[in-house]
Amino acid sequence: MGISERKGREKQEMRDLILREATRMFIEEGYEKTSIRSIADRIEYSPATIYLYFKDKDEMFFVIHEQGFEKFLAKLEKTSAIGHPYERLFSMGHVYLTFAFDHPEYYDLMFIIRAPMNKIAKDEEWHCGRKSFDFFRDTVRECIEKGYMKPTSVDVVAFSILSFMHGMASLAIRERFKMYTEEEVKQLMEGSIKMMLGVLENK
Amino acid sequence: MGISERKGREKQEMRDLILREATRMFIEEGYEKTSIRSIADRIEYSPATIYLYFKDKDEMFFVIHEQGFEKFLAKLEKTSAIGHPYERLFSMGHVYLTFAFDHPEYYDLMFIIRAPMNKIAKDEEWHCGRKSFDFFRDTVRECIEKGYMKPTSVDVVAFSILSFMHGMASLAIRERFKMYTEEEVKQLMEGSIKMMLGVLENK
Amino acid sequence: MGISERKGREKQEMRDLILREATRMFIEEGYEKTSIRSIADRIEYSPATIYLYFKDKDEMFFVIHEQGFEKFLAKLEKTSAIGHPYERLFSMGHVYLTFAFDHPEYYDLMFIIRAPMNKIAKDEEWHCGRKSFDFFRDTVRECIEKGYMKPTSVDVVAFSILSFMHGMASLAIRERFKMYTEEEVKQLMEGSIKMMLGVLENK
Amino acid sequence: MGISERKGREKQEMRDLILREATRMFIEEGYEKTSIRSIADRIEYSPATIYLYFKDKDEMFFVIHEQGFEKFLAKLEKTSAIGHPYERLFSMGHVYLTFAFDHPEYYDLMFIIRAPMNKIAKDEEWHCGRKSFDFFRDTVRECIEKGYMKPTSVDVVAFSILSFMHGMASLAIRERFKMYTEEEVKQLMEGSIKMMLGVLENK
DNA sequence: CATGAATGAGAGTTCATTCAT
DNA sequence: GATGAATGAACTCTCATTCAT
Repeated sequence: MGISERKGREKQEMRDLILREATRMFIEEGYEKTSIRSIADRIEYSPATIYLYFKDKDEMFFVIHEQGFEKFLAKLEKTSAIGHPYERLFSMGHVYLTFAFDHPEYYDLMFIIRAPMNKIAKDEEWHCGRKSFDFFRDTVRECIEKGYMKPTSVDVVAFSILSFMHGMASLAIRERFKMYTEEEVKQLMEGSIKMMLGVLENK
Repeated sequence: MGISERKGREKQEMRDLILREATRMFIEEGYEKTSIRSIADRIEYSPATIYLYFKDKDEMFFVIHEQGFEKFLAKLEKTSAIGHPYERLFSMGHVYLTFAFDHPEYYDLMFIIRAPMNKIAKDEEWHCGRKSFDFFRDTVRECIEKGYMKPTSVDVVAFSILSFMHGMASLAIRERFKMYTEEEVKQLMEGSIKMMLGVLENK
Repeated sequence: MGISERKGREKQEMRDLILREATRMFIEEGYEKTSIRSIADRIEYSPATIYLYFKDKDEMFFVIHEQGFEKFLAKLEKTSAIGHPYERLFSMGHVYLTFAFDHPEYYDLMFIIRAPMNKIAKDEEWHCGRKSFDFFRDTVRECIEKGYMKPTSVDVVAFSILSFMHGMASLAIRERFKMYTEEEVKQLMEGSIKMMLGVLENK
Repeated sequence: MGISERKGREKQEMRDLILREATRMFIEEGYEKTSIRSIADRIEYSPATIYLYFKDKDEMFFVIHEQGFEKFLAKLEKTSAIGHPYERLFSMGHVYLTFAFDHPEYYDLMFIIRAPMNKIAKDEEWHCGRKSFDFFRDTVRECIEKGYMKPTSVDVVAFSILSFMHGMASLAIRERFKMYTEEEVKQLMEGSIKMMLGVLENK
């Protein structure tokens, strides 16, 4: 069993190597511009080798997508250390936007791209995505239950905040804020978040 | 003159036919995946024919993009009949979302798609887009000036509302609301809008 | 008959108009870069119209080619005014090179291009070309007969001079003199011609 | 190592196969009319395969061009065994024309064809071409210095002889000697060379 | 007579993918 | 397990040419 174990481990290591570089390229260049050949070049293997570990480009895409949500969820969950739910909520917003702007191509992949995923993927996909949303939604509920927000529908509030955050991130990433300078956008975002959370707060 | 008139009309009809199918495909498949060939196939003409009506793929995209903003602006401007600025603002939100859901193709093209526009386009592009935004921003200003909103930065408010609206529209169009049913999404949107404008209002 | 005469004249005028512009473009841009469409644009007619006057691009090419030799022959024949055969010969060399450098694309067409001509053309082609050569050859003969050149084979001398002239012209036109500057080439040509005719002269 | 050796040889053989056919076609049809596709058809491989061996069409052209000059230079340098400079010069003329008629394809490519070379090529291109010319020019200089030719400008003489030689070769290759039979052309060439070198000699 | 409209053929090039070794 | 070699299918775009009107 030791041998097959090692084999399995080696196989996993290779898969990880490919994923690592593929992810880096998807992130740096975007989905369309990343070709199997370019990934192969980077890891210094032949394109054919990649097909030993992944059925096709879509499968790679799917795994990366999933990993994206894993990373995202991990970052999000760190905020669970914050006891005060409203502060936690604020922190989660920060995590969200930081993720979006530190890895815009990743964000694009996860939240914007019309993904070339097959049906099976569709189900799996939401494992981590769903978990992230639930985690966020729970904090919203806590805020309301503990009276930090006016008594409103949990879902309406979660839905609103998510939309608001994604709106800012995606308009910025897809360059629809050209009526403002980059500096202005930065300040407007900060101002907007403060305002939004301000008006939602039950003072 | 009757003849040249008819000719002109036929020419325009052909252009429209191409645009109609191209729009549909840009939307359904994305800009990158829509080829001149595939458009030609759909309208049952040869690829070369398309080049009689459009200089290149970019021009097609640009025209569609512009048409989208024209339609959008026309609808938006109808709200100018509403005297009360806060009601007008509310109506504009309604127009925005209605447009997004009645013409998701256009919305996608105008606010989501990443497309290579040449320089000339970049300038023109914002003619209608910019006008739409300014029109909206003016209403926000009026709301604040007339005391219907708390005295806040006009740009922060405009930026926030736009982001919020776009977030809902784009998450819906790109199918990231799968944790809710379609019916739920509809109700959540309505609820969210009411809540948002509610908390922003100066009562 | 008056009517059909006028018709014929008009037809010829149109043909001339096309040829004039086509020639200008062949001369300015070269054979490959001149398209039927571009000629049509210049004369402000449709591409289809051109096919009413010429069977295809090759026929146009052929006629232009022929006209080139006509023009060339006309220029060459002006030297017949010069009585002294050796001076006439010198003048002919001058005419030759002037033609080559004033209309390099024309020269290219006539003397360098591997022409897309059908067989029938091949025969016709040499009507003026042949005449030009004969005219030149006659002068060479006169030089020898009258003792201005050492008694040598007329054909050998004609052949040599033609080769020499064409060598300079074609190497220049096809840019194979890059080891010299343009200025140097100019001076080397002059020097070479003088030297050549010098050594051939019977002093 | 035996394996990698064979691999390398096979790779080279494939490259050669492509080059061989490409050369033939560039010559027979011209650079513009020779398409990657048509080359692929001839060697019965797919167009994409060619791109495994050459970056693009230009690179193919450039390699063929260079190979031509390498072959040419090799032949030319053999004449360095001849001590007497005037005899060496004569021999070089012979080598030149022999090359032109034994490998008209290469000659055409090297000295006649108009082809778009990128900058890098432009520099490299002249490595062998330049070397060939310098070698020839040196012999001319020696002839003059040692008194076998009248004291004239080295460059003028080299320029003249090159032009003369190229004129003969290119007019023959591009079939502009149709006023003579093939047999006549052969004899005229011989006669012309003798005459030329004769008049240039300092007796 | 003139043409607007259309197209088949073809250009260079790229890419995901396969398969014998 | 890894790959070199190969390819089919696709891409955008241009051109000479045809034909109904």
